[in-house]
Amino acid sequence: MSGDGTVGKACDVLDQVASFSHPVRFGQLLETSTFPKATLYRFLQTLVSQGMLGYDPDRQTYALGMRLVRLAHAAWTHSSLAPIARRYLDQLSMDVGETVHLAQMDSSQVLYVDKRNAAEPVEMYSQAGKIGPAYCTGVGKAMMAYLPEEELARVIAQQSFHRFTDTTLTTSSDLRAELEAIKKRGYAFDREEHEPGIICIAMPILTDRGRVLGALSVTGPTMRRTLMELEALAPKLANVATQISADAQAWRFPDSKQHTIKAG
Amino acid sequence: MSGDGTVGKACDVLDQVASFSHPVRFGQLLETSTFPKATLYRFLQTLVSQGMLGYDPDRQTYALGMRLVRLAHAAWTHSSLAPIARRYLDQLSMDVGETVHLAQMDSSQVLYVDKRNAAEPVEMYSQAGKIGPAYCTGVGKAMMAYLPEEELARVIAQQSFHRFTDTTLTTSSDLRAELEAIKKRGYAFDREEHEPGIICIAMPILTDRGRVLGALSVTGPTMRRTLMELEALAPKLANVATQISADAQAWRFPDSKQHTIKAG
DNA sequence: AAACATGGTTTCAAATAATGGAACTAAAAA
DNA sequence: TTTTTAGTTCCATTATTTGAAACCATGTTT
Repeated sequence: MSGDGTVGKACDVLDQVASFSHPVRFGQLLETSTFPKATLYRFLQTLVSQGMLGYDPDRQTYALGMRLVRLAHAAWTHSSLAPIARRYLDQLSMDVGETVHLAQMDSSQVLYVDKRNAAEPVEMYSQAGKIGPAYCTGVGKAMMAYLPEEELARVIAQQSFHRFTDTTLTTSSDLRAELEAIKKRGYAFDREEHEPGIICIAMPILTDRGRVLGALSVTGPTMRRTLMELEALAPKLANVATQISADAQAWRFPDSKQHTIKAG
Repeated sequence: MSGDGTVGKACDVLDQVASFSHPVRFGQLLETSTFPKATLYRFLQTLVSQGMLGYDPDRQTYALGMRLVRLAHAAWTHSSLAPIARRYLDQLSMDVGETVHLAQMDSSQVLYVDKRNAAEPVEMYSQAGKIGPAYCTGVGKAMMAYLPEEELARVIAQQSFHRFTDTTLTTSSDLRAELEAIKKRGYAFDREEHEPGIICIAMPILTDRGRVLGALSVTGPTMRRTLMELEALAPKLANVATQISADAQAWRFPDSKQHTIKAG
């Protein structure tokens, strides 16, 4: 995969364990691993000892560790947009009565960091942390449209371009054209590109300098909503995005720059 | 701190970043770090490149990365007790009308993996992933009581024994005595040891072989509940704990192609 | 403008840790 | 029992990490 030295390899092992949807035995990992037996074994030992993995001695299985949950809690609390955006999402979902998503980029995928579901008041933790493809979701395209070229190239190269529906964009040139259109328009649509019957409008969340922070979207079923109806929400979404961005940029250093005492 | 090689050190850096409650600059990390400048710098580079940390180029700050959230989602979904225990917790919280916690051990601390709040129906993700001390919480003591001696010694050695209230246990011998009592009784109390006015009853969740999986608790304010009232819930809690344990042990290999002769 | 900080980044030989083939052990199957 | 499979340990070789010091870029003082 990536490969920055030992740490990168250890991260690969974590991903590999995560790729199974249940606790795994050493042998199963070995089968799919590029590492030789002893090396993989040592990584597992280390990661277990660090709490990044858990080990069930009864069943001799490895699983992702609770230390990750702890770290992720911190990550979510003070480095995702979720806590900042919270009240705005509440408001927005009340207003529009449809599902609202808040997403950020995670390498080349979309990571949903928060969500408001129309039906149930608030859903489970399991929602935050879910990932999705970038090239065929509203939030994904909204964010990609504003990435600097260098990064965009990297991201596009990582897309699978799997055809989910007959409107899915399946080539990088189609996607690039779409991103241009999005940049002109200021926001993105999902025209049933990921799931049939599901459309959405997505608004990027940008810093003053135009850097991508995340995106938010309103999703609806085609049965209940048209693309035009969703587009009518654009000004409202833009407004929310601006507010979130402003808060995010103000939020950072409540303790103004205190001068450090020099000790030499 | 810990120190299994390079990976351990990288994990330390993650913890260090997490220890700040906002994005941090290189200099601030360096001040509190044991690593020399260049070493710390390289770790940060690597971790950012891996998505375990995020870097804000505008403000030149580091924060925990979204990859952690993604991994934690997987961890929570298929290696914590939370998805298994979900419906039982729902039921239990309806029954008793007080706050219910589900916790597991994370190194020497208590990690709350799920929660039902009496007031609000379901709370946010931000609740799952919170940590607490082991020596002065009901769930912490319930789990410790059933740890094998070797591990228990390690865990006890890590406790701070900070006095939060005048009932807090502040020595390891007091704690050990309490753990003995818990083992006899089968469940634990928190007698306002962590917060004044807050009491709880906690039940360990054990495998058939007696290994600790986690613990669950019912918490109440002394204004509204007495310890006796909570103790009356013990049979109900024991029952829930047994069910969760059974599910957890059955759950594991739905797809086991290897036909095992003996269960476990 | 020049000199000086401050905060961040790069270099490179020495020190250290990771590597992985092979040998080993435990437990299950024949 | 013997054989097979799965997991664990060893250790000489190899590759990576280390960190003092030099460097650079930006902002601040004289």
